[in-house]
Amino acid sequence: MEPPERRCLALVDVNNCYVSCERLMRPDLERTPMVILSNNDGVCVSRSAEVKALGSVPMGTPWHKMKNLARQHGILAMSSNYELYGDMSRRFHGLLATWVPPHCQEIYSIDESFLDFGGQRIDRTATGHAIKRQVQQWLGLPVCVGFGGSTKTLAKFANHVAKKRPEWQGVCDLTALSAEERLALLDQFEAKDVWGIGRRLSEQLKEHGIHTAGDLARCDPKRARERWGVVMERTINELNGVSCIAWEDEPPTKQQIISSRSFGGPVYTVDELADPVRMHVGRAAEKLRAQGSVAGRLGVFITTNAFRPQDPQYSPIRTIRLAVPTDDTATLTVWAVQILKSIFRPYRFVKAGVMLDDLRPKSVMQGSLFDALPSEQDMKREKLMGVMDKANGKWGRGSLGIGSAGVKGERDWSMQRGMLSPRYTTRWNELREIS
DNA sequence: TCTGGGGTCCTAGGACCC
DNA sequence: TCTGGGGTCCTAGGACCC
Repeated sequence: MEPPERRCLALVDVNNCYVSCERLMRPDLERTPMVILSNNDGVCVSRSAEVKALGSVPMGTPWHKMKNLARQHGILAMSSNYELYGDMSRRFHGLLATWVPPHCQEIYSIDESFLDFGGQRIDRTATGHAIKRQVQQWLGLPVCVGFGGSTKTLAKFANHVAKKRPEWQGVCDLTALSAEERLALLDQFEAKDVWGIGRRLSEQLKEHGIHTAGDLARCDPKRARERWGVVMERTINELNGVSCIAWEDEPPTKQQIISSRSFGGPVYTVDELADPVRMHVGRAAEKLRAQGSVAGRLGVFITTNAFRPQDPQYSPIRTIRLAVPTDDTATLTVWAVQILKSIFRPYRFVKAGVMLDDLRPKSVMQGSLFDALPSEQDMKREKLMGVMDKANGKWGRGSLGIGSAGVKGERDWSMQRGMLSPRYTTRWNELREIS
């Protein structure tokens, strides 16, 4: 085995991604305090700098709880427009790909990529600014760049510094610092600012006198493992430049596929629940086929509203093992409806979902001895699935489905998106007009 | 009245087998 | 009366991330 090449990892991400995407199409909103809401206009998932500056609207704030504040400060709320964000995301990651050799980009999320500049002789700070400038000029999106050196956790931290400290002007190169300087910088941030340290862990760390990211970096990883487990050990090592989190330039095939969504309004009957369950089976199976897998297990869940403690609560989930793993929407739909009927009781439901588990590559699927060869019916279904996936890709999700799964139109369970912007970049008839 | 959706990894405990 | 121990598989739940 050859020793791994030395890495120099950077993390590039879009500032206030969804808000920035909306402003692209509405430059007049550049200084308007605004938030983007989740599905069903439920909670706040992206905030503009003006809203963050208020300090009273944390990520995930329910929209109905901030309406007064919004009126008071003139905060504009918009429904999320994932077609727009997905399209801008593709352009963003595509542009970043041109900065590094093949296999040196890892797309980490809709608005973040790790780039590996190891082996390239570059002026990092200058390169960071050049990337920032180019993404701004070509796509109109503001980004920050953090160079962390050998580990992803340090790249994440560098990016965090670039975002939070204006004096770095959006680009932070930790590799230019000595070990002491780096620790001093880590000491200026809380442990919970470190990637992988959430609310619970940071509380526990505080009880042990570990307050800053620097405190955490100075912990003994072995002892931390005894107390908190292997994840904490890795985080501490990564903060000290010891790489423990693998590089994954190819998206790994998913081990689980979930499709679920809250309803626009409450649903009471099994017939009403069957519609969204069929739709979720369709969506999940489509994702399954897209990655060339079959599922060995299928689960269905329905939930009542946990935010109404005065209501009787009932949120069952049932999973079954499929005798023959499959990617066939019709087969999965039949089973899913069976499961739904078996768990249904009369309650006030607000959400339903479907889960595909125990995924494996279709190519190596082992049928039972006697159906090793696909039957004529199997072949017909394959063809039908292909036609369905193409149609849904072309005309939009839900154009074609099983039973009434895909019927568009307003139902109690359909999503609320009262403040949706047009699909400027992916629909000709919704293009932005310039007058 | 109104509180997102989709993932990952790890751990603990029970069932079962030899 | 004594009542093993290792391995595997499965499930549930906790914690984190965007």
